[in-house]
Amino acid sequence: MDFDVRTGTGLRQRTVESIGQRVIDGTYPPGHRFKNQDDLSAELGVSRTVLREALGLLRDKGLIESRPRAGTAVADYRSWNLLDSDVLRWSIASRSAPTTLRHVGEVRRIIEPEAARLAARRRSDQAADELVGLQEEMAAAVSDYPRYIEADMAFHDAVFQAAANPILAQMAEMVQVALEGSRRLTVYVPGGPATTLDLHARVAGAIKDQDEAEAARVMAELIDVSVDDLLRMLQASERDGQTPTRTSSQPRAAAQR
Amino acid sequence: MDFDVRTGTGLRQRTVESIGQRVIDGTYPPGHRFKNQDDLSAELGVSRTVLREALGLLRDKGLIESRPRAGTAVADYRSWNLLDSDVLRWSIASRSAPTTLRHVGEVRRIIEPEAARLAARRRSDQAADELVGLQEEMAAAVSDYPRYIEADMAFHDAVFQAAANPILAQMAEMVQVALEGSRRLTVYVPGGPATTLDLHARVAGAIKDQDEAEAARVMAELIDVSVDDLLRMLQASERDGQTPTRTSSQPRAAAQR
DNA sequence: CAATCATCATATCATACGATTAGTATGCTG
DNA sequence: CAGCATACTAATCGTATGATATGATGATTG
Repeated sequence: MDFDVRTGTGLRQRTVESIGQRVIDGTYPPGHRFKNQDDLSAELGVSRTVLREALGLLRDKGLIESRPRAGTAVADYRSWNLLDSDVLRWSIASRSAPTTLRHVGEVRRIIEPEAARLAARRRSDQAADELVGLQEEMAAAVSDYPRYIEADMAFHDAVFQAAANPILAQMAEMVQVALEGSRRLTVYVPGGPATTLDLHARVAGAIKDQDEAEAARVMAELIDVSVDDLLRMLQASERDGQTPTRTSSQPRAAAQR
Repeated sequence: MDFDVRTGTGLRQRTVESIGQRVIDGTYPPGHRFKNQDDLSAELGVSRTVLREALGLLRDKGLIESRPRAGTAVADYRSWNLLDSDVLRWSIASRSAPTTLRHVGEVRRIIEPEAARLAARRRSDQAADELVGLQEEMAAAVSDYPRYIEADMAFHDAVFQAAANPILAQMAEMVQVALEGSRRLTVYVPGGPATTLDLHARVAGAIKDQDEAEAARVMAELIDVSVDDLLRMLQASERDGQTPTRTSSQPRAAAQR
């Protein structure tokens, strides 16, 4: 009578998605007590086995807590593991996307310039070439939004990888999720990304030249511009009241081509 | 004939620990194929249900992959989710602890000064007082290593919380795990921590005074000193060849008591 | 008021069946 | 005969279900 997750691939994963989304978007607010596993699995149309494995994952992500007799309840917001890719993705897909993306932007502003600095210090020749190539790919794909974003994601990922710190590198995933989520939330503005193309090129160049200070400085500027742009686009989307589709849109003030 | 996890609290969690540890420490190297779930559950002495729930968690942490017919295998190192608290803890408990702690130190050096800067900008009066109080607790506990570390952990956590960015705040957990792990790996040197006590006090003061630049500057120095100290202690432990116990030890060059 | 116990929900177990795919066998083709 | 595409099979994970064990909560009772 509520919803049904029997579609797509991977019953457990879909159950995790189904419940996780609803926790994040507030359908099940912190403190909410789920019905017992027998009833809940029946409602979801999955077996207890699947439900239990899903709940186990959600608990590991800090979204829920469960104890015998007490049942399963949505955990306090502070225990949510916002670094988890799924949790972050759900958060960016929820109503709180602007806030979440602002927080991610703040973290990116802290991390990525220093990642670029380390990359400039430690990059292999191969990594330097890859960065230059990815920037060129971005330039080539400037009129193909999904492909552009994909190259953008790959570029930032490559910077993290070049920094040669595996823990730092894991944070690339957070950036990936944020960029992918941003793409889904915003409409494409032809020529819009052009402003950051040059900055990307300068980051790649600084890393190739092993100019640590320059790499950090330009990456900081790049993040500033990107996050500002994103938040502006989100505001615009909210004004229009439209949930943006992936279609193109009216070009505004054409930037510098 | 191998091992048995039937002791302690929470069979699934213990199964996760048992397998996760062994993956991280290389007992099961990347590419290793586990036997099928029937045999593996029998070997572990748990039901297949429990084993499957444990494997599900480990897969979510990026440690393993499993597909029908192909079985379950240890995933490539690059897909390990090093930001996961469990994975990080296992890594610090493994032979690669020095490397891991060096990487964590590098990330802390990037993040914590900026967290302190944000904390200075946004701290509530209550948070400022808490920080000062925690520093005093550290000073009072300087001769009680576990209590000292606990206060240290609480101090750094409070800085993250005061920074008022929930995603950044999640990274406090990484610091907690690193500090707790460090405590287990090092022997206590009376008076050793004294050098950083003053730095902690100055960080708390700068945040209280809302002096952003000073907070960031001193926190950077604090991390530098702490990480250097830690790595030196680890080297010393390795030289001694002893797995350090939590007992006290021979005081070396008594610091500035 | 404290100790005890009934109850309920999760935790664990055992078993059966279904879905998927790696690996092998087979047959076709150049 | 070698090479490659294809079909098949069986091993393994995936899912489902009923039963039992364990632990926590709150009511009951002396």
